[in-house]
Amino acid sequence: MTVAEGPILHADLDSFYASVEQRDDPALKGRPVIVGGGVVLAASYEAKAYGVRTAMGGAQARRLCPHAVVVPPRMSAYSAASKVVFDVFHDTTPWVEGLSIDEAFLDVGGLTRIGGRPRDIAERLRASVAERAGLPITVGVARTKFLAKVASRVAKPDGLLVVPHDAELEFLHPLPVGALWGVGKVTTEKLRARGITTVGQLAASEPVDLVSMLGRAAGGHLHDLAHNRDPRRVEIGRRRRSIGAQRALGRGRRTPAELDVVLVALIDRIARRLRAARRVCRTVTIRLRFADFTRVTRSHTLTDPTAGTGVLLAAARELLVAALPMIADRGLTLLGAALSNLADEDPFQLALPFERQRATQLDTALDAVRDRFGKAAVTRAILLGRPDDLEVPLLPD
DNA sequence: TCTGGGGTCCTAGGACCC
DNA sequence: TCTGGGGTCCTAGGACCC
Repeated sequence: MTVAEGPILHADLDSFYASVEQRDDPALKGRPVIVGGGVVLAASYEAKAYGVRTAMGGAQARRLCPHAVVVPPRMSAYSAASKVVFDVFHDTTPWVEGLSIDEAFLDVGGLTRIGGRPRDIAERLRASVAERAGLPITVGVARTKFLAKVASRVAKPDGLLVVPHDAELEFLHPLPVGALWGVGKVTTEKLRARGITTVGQLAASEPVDLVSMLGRAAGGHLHDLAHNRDPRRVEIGRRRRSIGAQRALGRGRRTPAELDVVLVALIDRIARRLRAARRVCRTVTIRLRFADFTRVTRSHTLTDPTAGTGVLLAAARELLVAALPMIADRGLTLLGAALSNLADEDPFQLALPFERQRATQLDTALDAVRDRFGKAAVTRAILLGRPDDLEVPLLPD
């Protein structure tokens, strides 16, 4: 991991998915657009004007804005658009730390002599993204990471805000605590109960009180942020720490065999992604969500790192079987799986462990089946074929 | 109103080791 | 019979983010 130092840009695409849809379909320009059905994945600013928000239930969103155009997500289009935008970032500076598909920190410290003031660099960045990707982007500029992020949030949409060195606290202190990165609903409520609603009041409170209220890390961190003390630099080369997938199941009851089919598909998907990234993992986690929206996780850590579907599936199945009584009681509405404790694959070990090799052969065979007969056939092949790798019994009916 | 699909980081307890 | 201090790893849960 490498860090740089200097003025920091936080670049954040506006209503990213919805903007891509409006870009690609001129008929959607200027109209309220909602991406996603069950819940809102993204809403255009025209839809946000009616109170539609990300993560809102689809029914509520349509009630608030009945004339909105609802479109299904096109993830591959968003990935492609993101790549173009990140190319613009990398053409601006080598110090790019991606935060998600649609936002990044850029350190322009080394550039100010050749690139001009940070404001000029940011303006050019916005113009390049508009020209090359056809998308609106907001940029916040400040001395620290978190302040740059706050600035971009305040400047949205399609804006630019530079926080000058000598006006940092003036800018920060009147803001509500929720403007701070990492302060969500729960923390806002805890603070409000103590009469703290603005960043200025947070800055004026005693660190010990905040620590006892919010925990060691969060309490100290928030107090620092309120004083704009944020030593974190822009880091490049950060690696992903987990890979996961999940599937909502609705409210209908599922038999264990049906759950097993879902689990097979999830593990197959994430194991494939793991291998594509040339990494291995040691910990398998399954995630369950129930009808009342409570959640539990169950995890298991293997002795040896692996990327083999068979080994991972066996571990996940054991976890799921152990959780079946709970599922029967509470009604499962979501099943998820995640791989963590990631490490780089060691190519010299690939051929060594017997099980791992078998798993790889199995994957090759399943790839061929998938190519010819489609995804569903693979699931059936695993269930019917019971290769020796998968000695864990299928779930009872 | 009824809630998707991806992630990150922190806390806390217990097992185990020296 | 009563007994320390420190460390690592695993598991589970929770808050938060986009």
